[in-house]
Amino acid sequence: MPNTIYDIAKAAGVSIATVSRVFNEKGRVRESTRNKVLAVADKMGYHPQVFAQGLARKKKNSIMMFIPIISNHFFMEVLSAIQDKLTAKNFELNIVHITSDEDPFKQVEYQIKRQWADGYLFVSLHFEKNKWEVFKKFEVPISVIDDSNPFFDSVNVDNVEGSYLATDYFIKKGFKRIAYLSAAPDSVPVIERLTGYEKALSAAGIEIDDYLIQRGDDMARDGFTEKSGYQAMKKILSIDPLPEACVCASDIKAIGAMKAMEETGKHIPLIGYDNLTIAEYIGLSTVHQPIYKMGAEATESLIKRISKPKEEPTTLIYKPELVIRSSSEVLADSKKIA
Amino acid sequence: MPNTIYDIAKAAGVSIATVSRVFNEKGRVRESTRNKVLAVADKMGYHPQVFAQGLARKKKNSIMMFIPIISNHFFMEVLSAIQDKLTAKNFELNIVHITSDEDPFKQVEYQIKRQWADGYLFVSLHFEKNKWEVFKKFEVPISVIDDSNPFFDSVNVDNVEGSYLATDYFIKKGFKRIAYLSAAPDSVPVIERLTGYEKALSAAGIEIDDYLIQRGDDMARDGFTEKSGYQAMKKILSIDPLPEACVCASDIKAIGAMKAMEETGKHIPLIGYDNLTIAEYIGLSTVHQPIYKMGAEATESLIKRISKPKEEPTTLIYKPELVIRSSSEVLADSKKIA
DNA sequence: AGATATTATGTAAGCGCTTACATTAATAAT
DNA sequence: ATTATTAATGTAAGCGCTTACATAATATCT
Repeated sequence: MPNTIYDIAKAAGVSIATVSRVFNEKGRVRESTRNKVLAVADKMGYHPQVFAQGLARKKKNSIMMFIPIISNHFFMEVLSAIQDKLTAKNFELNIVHITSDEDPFKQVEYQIKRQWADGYLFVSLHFEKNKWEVFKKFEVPISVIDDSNPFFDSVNVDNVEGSYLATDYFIKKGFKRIAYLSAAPDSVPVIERLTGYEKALSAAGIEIDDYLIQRGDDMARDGFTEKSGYQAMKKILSIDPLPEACVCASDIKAIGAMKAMEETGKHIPLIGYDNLTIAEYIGLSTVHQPIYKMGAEATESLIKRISKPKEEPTTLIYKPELVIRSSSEVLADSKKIA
Repeated sequence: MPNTIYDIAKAAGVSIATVSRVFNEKGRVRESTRNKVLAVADKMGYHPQVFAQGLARKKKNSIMMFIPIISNHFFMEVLSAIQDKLTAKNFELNIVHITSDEDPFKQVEYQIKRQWADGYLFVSLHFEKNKWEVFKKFEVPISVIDDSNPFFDSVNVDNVEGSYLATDYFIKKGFKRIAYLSAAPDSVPVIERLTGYEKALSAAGIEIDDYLIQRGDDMARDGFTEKSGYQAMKKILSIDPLPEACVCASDIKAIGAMKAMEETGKHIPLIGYDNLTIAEYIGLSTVHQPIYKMGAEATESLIKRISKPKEEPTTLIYKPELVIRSSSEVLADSKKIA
């Protein structure tokens, strides 16, 4: 039995319109009556209901975020960026986990139809170009993180470049037999990263040996787990002769890979991908992506688009950076032994 | 210009009540008209608006989660549990980040007043008992994770026990000078864990040496960072004579601590806290908490409470478990050297 | 077939708010 | 003082839905 605007109006001896004006801080209200209303509202524990407001003004001050994978570093960092921006702009965040059991497209479509939010943030969701186009018909503000398409604002990072850099680093060291520790073969970032690896090899005139490309058996979280990294590395280390180095699809996988190296006693130079905070502490060389920045950028352009729906969509593609630490060095383990 | 129930009703040649019945799957509708309505709705891309539904039925099918710290493992795991449960029960999740800039109590109060949700999930939020009681006046379903209080359903884990177990493990090994690598001194779980450490020492008749209790300087995220673990361990390792072992307030801190040990070349047995997935891969002994289970349990009792607001609140306290790996063993580093 | 029970559909009154417009009070200008 | 301005407040019509209640259409039973 919460109070409504009528209760407050009656108790304060004013009309509901005045109460509404007080809470909306728009329209003129005499200072004295504003104070009276506020006092009454405070005593009675009143605050306008979001749902009634949303219906009346057709504006929710809420944005919805779609994300397929919750338990990973990328999500955490992107989320904190989004939260920061949204809080500053006084928007609510509604996180919707898109599961893989059902058609992701359908899930997203359903949510948009229900009109929960003023804008939608797509994170790490990959659709075909024509599917993306379908979303246009809803005429709602959409901003995309970690994927690109010509219809909406998007902020992406060059995955090809990332693995290219890592692979090229090893090539420059004179290695020819460089392994690639991959993940789920149907995951878009995985495909892109693998492409970077292959591109670097081709550019150096090194033939691609499919046997040097391994993934684990466990494909939970698109294969971005310690476990699958461990499994894949076991395979790589059993190759004879041993590859000279290994490029990984992620830091988490690299950690699993390191365990495999410990166990087998065979150590080869390794580069991860993501630059998790922990990477610095375990000396893992890796590829850094400006995740926070991407999240912030995308959120900002989404909020802008809410007020200016007609402008041309913008596409931002960040370049990743190679961060070299000890894991990629040949001396890494001999040092450890010493 | 999205369609409303009126548009669909008109297009399907029925009344809005019928359209509503079709979408609510309650009330009788002839099979043929249901199909007609559904067909029209599908063609016109219609679906009831959540906000209008929420207002009309005074039920939002949405629950709100309050959380002070987003970027940590606990959050990730608890979130995935909550999401799983909520999706199954067809509830939305609204995550609200409670910042430390403003009074957390005020922030939560504000959100509850606005009546966004049918129920509220408090995660890792610690209030005084009398503050908790204040929330009762809102008469909304509340469920608490990672804190206990007599007024609401709560699921907690025995933090004292966790550190007690870890400390006692070292005591049983015959160590007397056991260091404690702590975090933010005003954080409730930190205080509790420290208590467990002290209790174990006292129980063994070992005097507590404040100098053996260290925290880092960097108190971001309540001191639960690699960096502050690194800093604190540096201090511990500079103690002369060197402590015989170290109990940590978290795995993340333990990772920072390990780097400090690497750098200084001084290695002492170490136990973390959290059992991150990664702990297994780096051989970190640690304290395991059933986080997922806690999240699931709390969500379930919240949903139950929505329909049965009057029942007695339940309190669940899980026991943590000690997981021993290589980091806690004296031979750990000599093994590594070999 | 007519009366009765049952099922399907429609009507209209909210849900709690915002906001254009109308009205009244206060202030300024003559 | 009187009128013209401007500021403050009130009235009432939605926003898009749900749902009791009323009514119409069917099916069931003599």
